[in-house]
Amino acid sequence: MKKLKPTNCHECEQADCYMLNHCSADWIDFVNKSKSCFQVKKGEPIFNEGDKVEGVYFIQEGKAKVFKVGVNHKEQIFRFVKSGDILGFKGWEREKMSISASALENSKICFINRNDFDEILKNNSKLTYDLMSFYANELYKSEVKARNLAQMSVVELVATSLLYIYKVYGENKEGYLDVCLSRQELASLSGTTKEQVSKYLSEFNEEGIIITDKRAIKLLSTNKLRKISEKYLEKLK
Amino acid sequence: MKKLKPTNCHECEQADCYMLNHCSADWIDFVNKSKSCFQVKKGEPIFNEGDKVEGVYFIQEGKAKVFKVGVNHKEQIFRFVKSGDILGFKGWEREKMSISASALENSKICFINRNDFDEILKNNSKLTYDLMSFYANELYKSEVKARNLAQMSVVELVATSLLYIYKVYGENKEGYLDVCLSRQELASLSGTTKEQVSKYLSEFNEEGIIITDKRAIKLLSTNKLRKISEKYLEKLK
DNA sequence: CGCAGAATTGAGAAATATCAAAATGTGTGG
DNA sequence: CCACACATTTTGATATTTCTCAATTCTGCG
Repeated sequence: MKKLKPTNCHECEQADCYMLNHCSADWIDFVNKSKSCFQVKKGEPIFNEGDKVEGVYFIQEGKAKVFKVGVNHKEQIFRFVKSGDILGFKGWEREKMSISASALENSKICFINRNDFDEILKNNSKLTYDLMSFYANELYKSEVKARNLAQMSVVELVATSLLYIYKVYGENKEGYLDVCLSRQELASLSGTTKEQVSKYLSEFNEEGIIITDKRAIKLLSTNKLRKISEKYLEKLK
Repeated sequence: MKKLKPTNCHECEQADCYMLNHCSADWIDFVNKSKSCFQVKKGEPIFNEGDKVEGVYFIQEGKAKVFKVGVNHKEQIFRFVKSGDILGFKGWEREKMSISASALENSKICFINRNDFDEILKNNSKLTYDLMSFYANELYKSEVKARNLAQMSVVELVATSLLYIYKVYGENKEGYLDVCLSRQELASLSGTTKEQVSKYLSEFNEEGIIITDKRAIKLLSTNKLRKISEKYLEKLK
């Protein structure tokens, strides 16, 4: 994680930036003075579970995974983030970071320290309100995820993961999912093992639902995937 | 769900009430005029997944479970709530309730409609800030739960559930967990089946870790339970 | 007392994880 | 640009865990 000369927020072309979109203009000045910027190489950590809570992070440019470590160092991926997203903030109740994040590709990270961010929150009720809505919504997603992990079969989970990746990162010009993930990372997202992921990807491949080319994956039929992923909903009668 | 004559907030003896503890005094007047109160009998729903989002609920007195419905109508319990707790609010982004709640014992419920609650939020930045922290924290808990469901074995999950119930509801004068739950409800909390719960409770019973007496459960050794529940953490090396 | 739903228990079935071997892919230094 | 070493992926066989089913016993309630 190499320190960079901070970009000027007012000139930043990151249209989706959470702060730019939720702060009044005069407070962007404050952000601009306060923030620091970092360069993170693919695979490198942005922060780790257990680190002291220092502040809040934003993806200026790039992609990252947010995860927790569990049994046998097996990770559980909760969320993929992309340019403009906020990460690493869960209120100030806990002293230590409850999750880890690391870069999925070379990325630029903005950072605002704890005191400054709290100052911004206390003076931007709209931001606080929006963040409240954001977390309420993240909680909703997390609950859906928890139920899925508890009740879905492994095929359903793998199909759900592919659709999730598509939703977050979309596809590149060749039509492949626009992110490079190992089988292990797909497994960590799905809550299963890399071998199971490999088997079901092969199966989907044979059935013409996806095409795999090394780590690249092209979804040929999101409809069929959705059917697999929601198969369990039909069982509701 | 029978409508009741609303209690006067200023005279309410519910010391843990979320609103009383997070609103300025003059806005409690507003709450007092706005809210309605209901009586819910044990087992009855408070609201259901899919219902139109009408407002926010609080437990004035009693206990309830918050859950989602999944495969084969099997429920997944996320959270137990008690007197003073807020429930049923996840921001206004979705039109419909994303979860269900029903009473675990006869309870009194307070309700504030959507518009009024939003009015309160917009005028009580402290409440909004605290709610933001609350949801950030609930998200943290939900992530721990999701990881547990994905990675823990069934014994570990059952032990974890018992500790969770103890943490929320504590014990009655006889030392039993102060709530009455079916094996199915324990299973829905643990993400497994009623038969598995039954088997592991018998096992814990034989090992002297708990005593079961019909639906009543007394924890004899929270330490041993914690060891079982955190066994997987040791595997971290 | 008797009935209906809940809980217990054991046995068998199904799903998933683990292990291992072969194949494939990746990066590095010559 | 190639060759070698190392890591990842694939695939099949096996082991383990968990679920399902069914028979039996309990429990609560009219």
